[in-house]
Amino acid sequence: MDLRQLRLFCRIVDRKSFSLAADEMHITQPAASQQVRSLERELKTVLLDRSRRTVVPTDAGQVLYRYGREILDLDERARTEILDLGELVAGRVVVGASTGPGDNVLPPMLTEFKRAFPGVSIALHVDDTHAVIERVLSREFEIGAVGAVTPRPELIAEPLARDEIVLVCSPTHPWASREMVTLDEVVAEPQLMQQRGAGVRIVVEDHLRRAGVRPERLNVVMEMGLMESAKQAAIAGGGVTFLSSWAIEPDVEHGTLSVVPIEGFRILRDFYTVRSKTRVLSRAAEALLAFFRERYAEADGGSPPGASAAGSAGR
Amino acid sequence: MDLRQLRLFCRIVDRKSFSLAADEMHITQPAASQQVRSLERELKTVLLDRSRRTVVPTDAGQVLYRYGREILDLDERARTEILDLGELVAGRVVVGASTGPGDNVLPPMLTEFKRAFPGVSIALHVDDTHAVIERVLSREFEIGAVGAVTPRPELIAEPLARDEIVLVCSPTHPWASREMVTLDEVVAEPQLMQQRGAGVRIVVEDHLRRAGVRPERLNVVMEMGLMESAKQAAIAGGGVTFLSSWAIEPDVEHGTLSVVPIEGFRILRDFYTVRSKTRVLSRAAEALLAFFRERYAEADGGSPPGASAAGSAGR
DNA sequence: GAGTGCGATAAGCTTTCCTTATGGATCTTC
DNA sequence: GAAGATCCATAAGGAAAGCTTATCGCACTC
Repeated sequence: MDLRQLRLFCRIVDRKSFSLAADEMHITQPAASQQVRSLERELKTVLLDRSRRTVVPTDAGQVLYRYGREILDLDERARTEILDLGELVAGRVVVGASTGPGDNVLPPMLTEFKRAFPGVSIALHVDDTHAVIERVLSREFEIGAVGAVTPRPELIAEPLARDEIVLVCSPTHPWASREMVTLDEVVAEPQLMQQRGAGVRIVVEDHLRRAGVRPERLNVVMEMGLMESAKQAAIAGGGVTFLSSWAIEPDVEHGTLSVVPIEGFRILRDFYTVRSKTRVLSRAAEALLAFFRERYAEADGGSPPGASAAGSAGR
Repeated sequence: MDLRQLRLFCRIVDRKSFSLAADEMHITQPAASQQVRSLERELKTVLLDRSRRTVVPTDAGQVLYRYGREILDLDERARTEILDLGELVAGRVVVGASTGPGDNVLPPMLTEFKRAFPGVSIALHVDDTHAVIERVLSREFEIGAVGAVTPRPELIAEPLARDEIVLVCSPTHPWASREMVTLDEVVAEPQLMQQRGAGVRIVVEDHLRRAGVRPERLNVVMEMGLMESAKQAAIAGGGVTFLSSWAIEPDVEHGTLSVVPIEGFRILRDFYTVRSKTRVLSRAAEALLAFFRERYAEADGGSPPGASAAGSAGR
């Protein structure tokens, strides 16, 4: 039995006529006759009494008519809901983010997206960059947002927002009143470093290498987990540390942290969205990616919120 | 979309695997792949994410899974109910009857049938013989029961029960003490006659013609509608009248009516069931007909309840 | 890296579904 | 009651869908 047979059968019962129903379904009368016969063979019972010009259902036919109406209604509702899912943005998006984008970049952006698409339910999970990428590939997160991304064939990365990683210290630190320090001074200075795998650490080490400095030469006095831990340690006077501008904007404004410009060395980076190359994305996830692209384009490269403040301090 | 596709899709979601589901449905994996692809083409969306070894539904797939489960459940229930209708005796039977069988023969029989088949709902409609036959042919009654039937090509008649039509009068009537009257006396006697079309009238007139008496010679002093009217008029001393033995049994026992035997003239008849030759009968109606046949055979010709009493009075 | 297993696709055969044509029965009109 | 119109069933033949076997690309395990 298929739904087309059921639809035809119910139409015949409604119209009390094979040929009227066949017309309405744009098939010929013999096709309609054959389909009902096929249905009767399958159910091993006569469904329609054709002994007179007006066709009426048998008892079995009445049972099938009743259930058939319900089934066809469910079918219609399923199609409508699936179509709505495709045309309207609804459903649930699970986003994973590392601390950089997860703590400071995504919350306001996701809040704005949710306002634009109230039908979307959003879940944000924060983890370190390496874990976020793995969980995207294992299909646990539909979209990831990270501060650093190593090219992998099964990953697609797109820029999300522009960030600057700056060297900071507490206001009581000798460098708080310096206008500039050299890179050699940075290498020697007691350093707070985030855990292995954190996006900031990856990017810093990468930029150091490009500047001819081996990261192993850094005077790392403490490994401090992720962004917030390193920040609080610096505020407490534990040393200098590299942090994302997005993460320190309020602290710089309150004077609890100072940005230390480095001569001839500046770390600008993008946060990236990452997704699995082979995964089919829901319409909601696609809408979120489109929203991110729009925001990135509007920010004209997506300057971080603290970029101008850091720039004026440097001039 | 057909229900087989839907069943396959739900099985794939349950098993998270095309090939496992295909096995269980006794088709090959490529057939399963093609069917799901066909469904996706029809609904214009991807339903299953196959990028990994475990197949999972997309958002649209989850919607279809939910509705699909409901639809398949309804399908199963429809089939079960239709099958039960065929195997168990259930449903509604509409029986039409003329006064003879309708007032006295069918009620106890239908009560007994109902006790044997509690799932059957029975509706009994009483009308005159002619109307009953017409309403059977127009498919309003599935089965009719009448006291007389004229052969018609579109009708099937079967014997239901044996009846005798006897001449009766009140106990105060001069004939109440007669052991026998002649047919000539009957012709001349003031007569109560049922309405044109009533089964008793048809049968009486038929037997009179066969005995060489034209029915128009009867001394009809009143036309009294149907059976009960004629009976009450006779009890009240309005004259003699022909009545069915089934109809007068209690009255004869109570002495409010007397049977008058007629020399050389006895009217024995069968009540008949009638049905349309071309109509498809429900299982319940067929069971009822089988029950009637059984009862008729058990009654060994189906003697009417008052037959022995009338016979002993005649001897 | 090699081997295994899964789903997609191609090619070809089988089954189902459609159409046109025709016949029998019901129904309406004269 | 006869003639004509209309309805549903059935037959025959072509088109479309569904099935199978074979093969390939990719994920996964050891």
